[in-house]
Amino acid sequence: MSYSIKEVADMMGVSTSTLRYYDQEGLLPDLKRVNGIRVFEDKDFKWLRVLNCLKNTNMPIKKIKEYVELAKQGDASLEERYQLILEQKNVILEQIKEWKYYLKEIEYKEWYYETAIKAGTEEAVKDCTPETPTLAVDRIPQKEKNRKKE
Amino acid sequence: MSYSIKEVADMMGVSTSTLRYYDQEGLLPDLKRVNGIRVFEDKDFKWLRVLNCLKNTNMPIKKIKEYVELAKQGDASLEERYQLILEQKNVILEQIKEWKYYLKEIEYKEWYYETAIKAGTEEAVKDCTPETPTLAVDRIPQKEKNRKKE
DNA sequence: ATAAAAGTTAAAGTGAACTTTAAGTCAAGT
DNA sequence: ACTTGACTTAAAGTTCACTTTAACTTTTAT
Repeated sequence: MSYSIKEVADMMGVSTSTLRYYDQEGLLPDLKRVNGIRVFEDKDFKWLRVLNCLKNTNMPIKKIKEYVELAKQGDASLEERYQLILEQKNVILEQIKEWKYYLKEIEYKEWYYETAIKAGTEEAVKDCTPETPTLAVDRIPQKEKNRKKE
Repeated sequence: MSYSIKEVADMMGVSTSTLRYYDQEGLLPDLKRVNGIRVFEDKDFKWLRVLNCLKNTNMPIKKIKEYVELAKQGDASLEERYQLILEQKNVILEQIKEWKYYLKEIEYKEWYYETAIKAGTEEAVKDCTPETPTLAVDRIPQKEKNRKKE
């Protein structure tokens, strides 16, 4: 089976211009063309699925491109590609950890407002603190990307 | 205790210019000034912690600003603020679900490369598919933000 | 045969979240 | 008193990931 750019865009939940942009950036290797028109085939979906995963877990376009280039080199780059995947797995694990922490934070806020609404005023909870003490700013987990030397 | 912008920046893992930018955007309400110089006090850290949570869970600056404005209105906005927090809790829950899905995907890739490296060639795994079949593109979870009518 | 719909490109534009620059003020140490 | 370093502002610049535009070609439907 073969698919038009519009069909693939709809399947992936992106716009056609986004797919053309990805193609331009070298993120759609070996894409078939008929009279200059892009034709997606079943084999392409295998990669689109990986692309979707990397993209939605914050891997920059440039790094995805690097991965594509490695893949083009064949078996010689297996180890490098493996390392890149391991790195990304770690990114994902760290993210999940972080989001779980923020879930706790927001659940405290949820409790805070429930209590305040019941009481009719924020005064009732104003001096409360989350279980992990509020003032311990150094306990706020910091994203790698945020850390700065300056 | 009071803290300089640099001290706070270091504690939060951001640059001083980022904090000034947040201030400019109205994200640091009631910030004390001495001779025009920003002075952070303990009470500010309570808010900085919430700010940190909202910011790192993808809430746009503009929406955080709305939250700040609601808070300024006092008890009258309790219900609205509660709803905003509930919405954000959902954002977080959805994100965790999504990232857990991508963890499975990447773990398949991890297995894929481990197998290929052992065999010395990708040929050995080329025709394998993850447990959830590769070609079922419609099973790829799509972020709200990605969905388009076009 | 023809009109409309969908495809193409290169290039310019957008929006979010900062970051940098330039010109200046304030505070601390020698 | 003076230099150094941290602070201030407004405004311009940057980066990323698209999105839009304009001019054009190809495909599809009537």
